[in-house]
Amino acid sequence: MRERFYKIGEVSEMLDIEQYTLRYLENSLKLKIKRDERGDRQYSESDLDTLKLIMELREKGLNTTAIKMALENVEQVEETRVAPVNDNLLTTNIPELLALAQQIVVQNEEMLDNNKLLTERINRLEEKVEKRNMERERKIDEFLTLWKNEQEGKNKSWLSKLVGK
Amino acid sequence: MRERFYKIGEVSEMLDIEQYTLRYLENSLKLKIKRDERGDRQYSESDLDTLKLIMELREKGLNTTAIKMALENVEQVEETRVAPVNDNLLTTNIPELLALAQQIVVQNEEMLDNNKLLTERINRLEEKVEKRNMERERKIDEFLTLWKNEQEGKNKSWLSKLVGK
DNA sequence: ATTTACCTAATAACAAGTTATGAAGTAAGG
DNA sequence: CCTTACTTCATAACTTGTTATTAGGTAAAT
Repeated sequence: MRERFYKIGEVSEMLDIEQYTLRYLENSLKLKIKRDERGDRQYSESDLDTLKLIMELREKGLNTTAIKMALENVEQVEETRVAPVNDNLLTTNIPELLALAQQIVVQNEEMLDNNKLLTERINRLEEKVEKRNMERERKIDEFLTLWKNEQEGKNKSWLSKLVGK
Repeated sequence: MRERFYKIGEVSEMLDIEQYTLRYLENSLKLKIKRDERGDRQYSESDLDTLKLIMELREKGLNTTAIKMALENVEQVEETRVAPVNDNLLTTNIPELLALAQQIVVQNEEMLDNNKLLTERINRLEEKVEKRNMERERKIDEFLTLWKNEQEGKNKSWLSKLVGK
């Protein structure tokens, strides 16, 4: 399964960050974003996570240089993930944990957003179903009532008049 | 042996920091500097160390908020006496790690609750739809029965005309 | 052939953090 | 009494980081 990449326009849409801001962050934070044959930026999922993290740290009021430091930590964590993990608790790096925790927070926020979306969808769905069922039932009931009346002999019900003859 | 304190003029001289800058740092970084009976600032040795550290971090380009974080770190580390103070001031942040962990727990609980609610709602929704369908089927059956009767007898009912032959 | 979406680079415009200055007040000491 | 060294508070002046705009250019799709 090939990794998916996003163009800067998509990223801008998804993360609600202006395109020039994305370019600015790339320069100021020295992010290395892939380019395709034509030179267009290709953002990977990992890049998206990084950007989310960056925005969070920004909201916290962290400086560009501070964010740079934090990112270095995250990179280290991901590098060491490849290597066999035989370190016990004593040798475990706190920065590693911190970076991981930050990632988890980002992921969780994403999940929370997802949850919210699901809730909205269910709301709409419930409303829809309710409305539709009511309507259908109403129509059938109406029809049946009229039909029954008709059956009982009333030839001149308003419906038959209305329908014509 | 009583601790020695320095007045702002002395500190300014020793560390080559303007007095107004010292006051500014106290405010922006929320340092708690002792005051004497008259309200004059009294800088302790520890305060001097802190100030030196602050200037270093500043030179590195760290933000006020980043420095604030770093300072909290130092405090915590000195309190817990767990680890020697290394140069990873920004990231060796046990309190922050704990705070993050708590945040994660809260988020996860929220998500779990939400998930449970969503599941219940979906269950109810499905049940409802099922029930409605049953009901509708019943009514249609009823209708069909009547329709059959109609077909077998009265050829000129308004319904048959309406439906079209 | 025109629109769309991307690129770079320069620069304007704005916001915020910081440095610096000044006014007005208090207490200690020569 | 006058100077010195503090205090607070307000504000001016400057610096910097960031946002936003513009111009000029390429490639692909309509």
